[in-house]
Amino acid sequence: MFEKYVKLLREHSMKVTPQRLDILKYLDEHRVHPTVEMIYMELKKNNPSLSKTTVYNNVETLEKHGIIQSLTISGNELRYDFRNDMHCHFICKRCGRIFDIDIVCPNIGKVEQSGFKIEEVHGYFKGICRDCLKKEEMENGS
Amino acid sequence: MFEKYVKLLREHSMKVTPQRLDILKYLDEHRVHPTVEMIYMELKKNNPSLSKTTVYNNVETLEKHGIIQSLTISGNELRYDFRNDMHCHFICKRCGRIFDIDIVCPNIGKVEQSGFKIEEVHGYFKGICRDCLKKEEMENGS
DNA sequence: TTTTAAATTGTAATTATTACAATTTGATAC
DNA sequence: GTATCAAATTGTAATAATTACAATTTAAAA
Ligand SMILES: [Mn+2]
Ligand SMILES: [Mn+2]
Ligand SMILES: [Zn+2]
Ligand SMILES: [Zn+2]
Repeated sequence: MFEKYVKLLREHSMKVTPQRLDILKYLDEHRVHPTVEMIYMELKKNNPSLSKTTVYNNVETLEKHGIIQSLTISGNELRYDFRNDMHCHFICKRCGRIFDIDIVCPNIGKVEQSGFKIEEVHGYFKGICRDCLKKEEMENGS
Repeated sequence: MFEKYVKLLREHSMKVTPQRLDILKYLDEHRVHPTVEMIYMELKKNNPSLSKTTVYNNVETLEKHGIIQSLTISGNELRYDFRNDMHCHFICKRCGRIFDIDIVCPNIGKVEQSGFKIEEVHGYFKGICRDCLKKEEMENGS
């Protein structure tokens, strides 16, 4: 069940703790880019003694080791992503859902040529998602 | 002095208030993508009765009217940009400065074809800026 | 000049995040 | 297996950004 995550932590010479495994498994199985609050609330159900500080500590450490990444797309809270490869995101202003967009930025080279050392690239699109557009059509009857 | 901003507000049929003019002028003349705190602290010097809530209200309203835009690049606070055209940003992890990057995303069409209605595009690069790289070189002597 | 909706102000509440000290625990060495 | 210890976990308190709200003031239209 957890072998995959044990392996992942060992590869980064991180201590294997039940809390860490829970968090990793949760992020892996819930690719909606959850907040700390969401992770905490969900995992608390099966481990009532879990501390929110532990969730904060762990997502921070996991990100520092490059295992997961954080998104600043929403502005008022960080979202976490089990995927650590470069990809873009779309956030729907109606329903708030965040979608993966699998495109790569073709401009990285250009930016680096102007003297910046790039360590992270984030592409955020904001607008209305398919479902919400359809829902709108239904209501308007256009 | 303020005619430019008066015109801007009138064009959007927004009331012209001294606070609004101050905020617009400040953002126009300080293209470092300031926070609400920065705007507030600076403008308070010449108008001690200014309320931080007024700054929050106004940047929100100005953004709603498309006059300015907000950036979620830093994760823990919104930054404001007098420029409202589409461009990208680079944030330096050392000095925290935010630079404009004048490139346009060539993938917007592709994303829209997959059914999303795009209203905003944000490209955020994170890393080390020229100055901080140079400073590092000096210290290391590499 | 009068009127009124919108803007401003100040304070309180909320939310996300960080600080920190006490306790527990995973991993290593014996 | 047991001792050891740095690292992780926990709970509480503090901080920081943002929002809510009610009272007051004001820009702009009549
Ligand atoms: Mn993603
Ligand atoms: Mn900018
Ligand atoms: Zn939606
Ligand atoms: Zn720098």
